[in-house]
Amino acid sequence: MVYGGPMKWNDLGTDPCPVARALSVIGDRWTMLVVRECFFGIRRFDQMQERLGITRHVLADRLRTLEDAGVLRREAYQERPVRYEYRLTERGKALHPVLVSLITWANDAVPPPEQSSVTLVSRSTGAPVNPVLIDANTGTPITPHTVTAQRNEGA
Amino acid sequence: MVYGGPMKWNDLGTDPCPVARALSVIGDRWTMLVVRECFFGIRRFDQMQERLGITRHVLADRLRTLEDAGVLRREAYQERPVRYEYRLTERGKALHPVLVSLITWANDAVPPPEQSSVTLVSRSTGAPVNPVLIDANTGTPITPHTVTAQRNEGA
DNA sequence: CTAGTTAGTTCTAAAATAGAACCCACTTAT
DNA sequence: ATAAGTGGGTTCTATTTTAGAACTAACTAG
Repeated sequence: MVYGGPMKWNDLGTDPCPVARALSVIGDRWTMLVVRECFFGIRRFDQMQERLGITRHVLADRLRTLEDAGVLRREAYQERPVRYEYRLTERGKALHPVLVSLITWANDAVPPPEQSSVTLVSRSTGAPVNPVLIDANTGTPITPHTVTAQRNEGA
Repeated sequence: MVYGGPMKWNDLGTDPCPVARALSVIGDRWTMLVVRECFFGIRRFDQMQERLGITRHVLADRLRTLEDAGVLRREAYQERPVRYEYRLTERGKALHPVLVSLITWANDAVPPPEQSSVTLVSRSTGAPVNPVLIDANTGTPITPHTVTAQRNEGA
């Protein structure tokens, strides 16, 4: 990240720091849970509302935000009466690594492993997976020691 | 995730879904920005407060939460007068993949690439890195098609 | 023409956040 | 001495966000 003075939440979406920009869209208590539901194939308002226990007001607001950010697409699945559902766009599907990283972290950080009752497994073999980040260009692992953030001036 | 009735934020920390548990710690507007500062080597209260523009009240609260969650360790760096600083624990360092995933997503999702002015580069070569998740056990890429969430009963 | 469905909106009360001032335990400069 | 920092907080009030429950709109089905 780059220091350019204190930030307001309003201009966070245009902050030079990508972490800040990401959080301007998905950085609140409910948004990633809504996205998770979408990855589970849940598309309808009432179903999300009931499963999450989120208030209808906040759910409507988050869905609008996600649609505006291009993460979800709102589309009518019937006419007369017209009813809408929400689906992940490509940009939404690109959040998969964020979700996987959150799952991996939570499963060995909070609470300790024994209580963790949802894990990631291979769809083909059913074996547990052990996600790690590597650089696709070189194949080397990505850690705080191997990478650093760099500011790119101009454009 | 697993459906076990609507959730309250109080028991989110013990939810069977790891996404919910992760968000109970880092799922708000400021927390990952505080963590980001720590990865940048910022350790002191006043410095974080000034760089982020977060209110002192909220910063104190988040630091407490992160300490309670074992993400940060608060330690005195001098006596007379005693002054404290915050450092990432191993559990905190384990959030690195979450941060990297957020950066990667933001850089090609919000806003479009040309304005993105902070990127990840290799510390050794300076070359841009292209982070992807693979399964350390098999070497195969992790995508929504290759993995799925599984509930593990009992314990 | 009554009841049901489903994606929302509109209320009020409670909780979280912003912004600014203050406090405490010192150290350093006058 | 006394005055002026320093730095990690706390304490206020005002504003914003969220919770919770009720209500709409636009229909369809009995």
